[in-house]
Amino acid sequence: MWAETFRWHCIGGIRHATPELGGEREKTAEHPQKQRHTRAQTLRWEEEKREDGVKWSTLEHKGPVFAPPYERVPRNVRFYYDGKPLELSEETEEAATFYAKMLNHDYCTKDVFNTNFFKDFRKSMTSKEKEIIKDFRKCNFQEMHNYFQAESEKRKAATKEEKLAKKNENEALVKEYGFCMIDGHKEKIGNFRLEPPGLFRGRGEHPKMGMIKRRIQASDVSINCGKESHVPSPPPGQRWKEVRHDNTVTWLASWIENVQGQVKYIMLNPSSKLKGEKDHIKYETARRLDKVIDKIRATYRDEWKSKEMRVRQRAVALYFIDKLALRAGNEKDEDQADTVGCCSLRVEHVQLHKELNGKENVVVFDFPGKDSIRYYNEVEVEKRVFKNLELFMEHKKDGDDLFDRLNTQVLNEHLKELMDGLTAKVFRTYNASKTLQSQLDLLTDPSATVPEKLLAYNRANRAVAILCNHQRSVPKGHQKSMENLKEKIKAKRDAIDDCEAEYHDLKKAAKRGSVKEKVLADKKGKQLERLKEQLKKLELQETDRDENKTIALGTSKLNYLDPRISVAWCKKHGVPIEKIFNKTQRTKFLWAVHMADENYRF
DNA sequence: CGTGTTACTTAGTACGGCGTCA
DNA sequence: TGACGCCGTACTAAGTAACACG
Repeated sequence: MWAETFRWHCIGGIRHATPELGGEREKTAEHPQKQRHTRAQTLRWEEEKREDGVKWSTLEHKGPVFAPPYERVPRNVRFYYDGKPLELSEETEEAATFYAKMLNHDYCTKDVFNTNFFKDFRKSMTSKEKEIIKDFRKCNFQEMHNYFQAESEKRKAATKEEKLAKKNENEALVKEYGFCMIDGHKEKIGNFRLEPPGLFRGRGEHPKMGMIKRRIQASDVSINCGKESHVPSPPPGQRWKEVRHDNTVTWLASWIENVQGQVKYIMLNPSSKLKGEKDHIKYETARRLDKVIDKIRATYRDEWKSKEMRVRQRAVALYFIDKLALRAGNEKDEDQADTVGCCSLRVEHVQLHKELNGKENVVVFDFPGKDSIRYYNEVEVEKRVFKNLELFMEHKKDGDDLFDRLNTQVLNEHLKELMDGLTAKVFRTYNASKTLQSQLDLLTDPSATVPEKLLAYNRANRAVAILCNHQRSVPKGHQKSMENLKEKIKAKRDAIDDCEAEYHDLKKAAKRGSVKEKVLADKKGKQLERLKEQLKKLELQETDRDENKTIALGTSKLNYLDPRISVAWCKKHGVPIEKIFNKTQRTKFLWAVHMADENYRF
């Protein structure tokens, strides 16, 4: 399947958008039919015969970029303890700067954050410093904070030349470390820099927020590369933790982060073939689900009546996952923020109402989901589901699991039996893409203008974002920007009124026969048309922006919507793809741009 | 079997650059 | 020409899910 897509990269006219990545590819573009036996094709074919789980044959890269070493603040920038300046050792000072940089952030108002920070701050101190610095409330980071603020201002106020020099420097770094060679192709790396030290910023009520994230040394880093490849050099005098040659994984480097003890990875950019293939497979799996979804739905509805509790619970949970696009809900540890998904819902997260706002059998969901984003939804459910929920909640109290006979492993094992490759998250992909397709069908008027079609597209996209609960905080200055827009619209309307009046006068004059005035009237008419078009565009923008204020469209576009649906829609309705996908998205979805024609259906 | 480990996808936010508009 | 606001991008946390291990 992928070989077919990949050939598109070479086909006439559509030159690869990123030549620096594809320079070595075949250039015989004129006769796609004759390409069958080019070298690139043969290689690709061989690559596809790989053993199970093998992801690449050759991999070479220059290793990750380390965070810049700590630079001490000038001597006149001081830390104060108990009202008096106190000189700090280098390590302690660095820790202090982490906090100083965040001084005006919300995090610094939280006890957990401050307590965790202070505990780690003290760990970084010399025994002498420990003797003195015992009370967080006596610490004063203000001068340091001011210093960093001033530095940031300085950076902003730098001259064009200085900024350009910096930009060039960064580009050189990207050029050297930002790419790797994998199976003979140059590919962009996603994150080639190691995470710099700083304070851990967990989301929601995270028990570890404020802890210090240690600086990463070469001796913390594992390198993964091809057996025959040149091993990246560690910084002078240092050694990597380990060098391996594991071609069953896609990461280039990894290390263990100290706050949560998780492994972090350096991986490829989404534009890479490896990621693209995986993405393609994801949507193909979702499309396979479409073929069996009716049967699956019939089955789980049937199982609402099962005499086995675990089957009933599984069936109700699956119904939620399907209907509401809930996440699976893996169990979490105590030392993480308390968030839940479907399988981990607890009694306090749902309320049952025989009747609510004119609807019957209403379940009110209210729980913190991924990233502690609130999920709130009043849902009318089938009576049988309602009855089952009453049963599941019998004799339970807050804190008890709603689905006590279910977890994600059990659920996914069941799903695997229903369809090869089916897991809970496939439903989210499936329902998101399905919704986009059907909403586009519903909302697109083929005779509409491009701006109108774009509003339709955004509305379809929005329907998905709402389904998946992709939220954002109202952007700073949203209200003001709306007011500005309204102002503009008013100005435009006034301009139209004026123009209209002039147009009428000119038309009258033209009727009296003067050729010159006739031309003028024509011109005015055209101007009027243009103004009206501009007004329409502004009004559409107004609607779009307001409807969008708390909804994030990007996440679904990037992760849930089969890009071929959007590509096909653009081709079918004469909308330039750039109106829908920005440059990054176009590179990520290059495969889809080439693969889908206007007739593609999800 | 249940628990930890590993690898990979999905997520919101911070920030800087750039275009726009007065 | 400078302020302003928006967008793209970088960043990294937080999910999912498979698998290893004992």
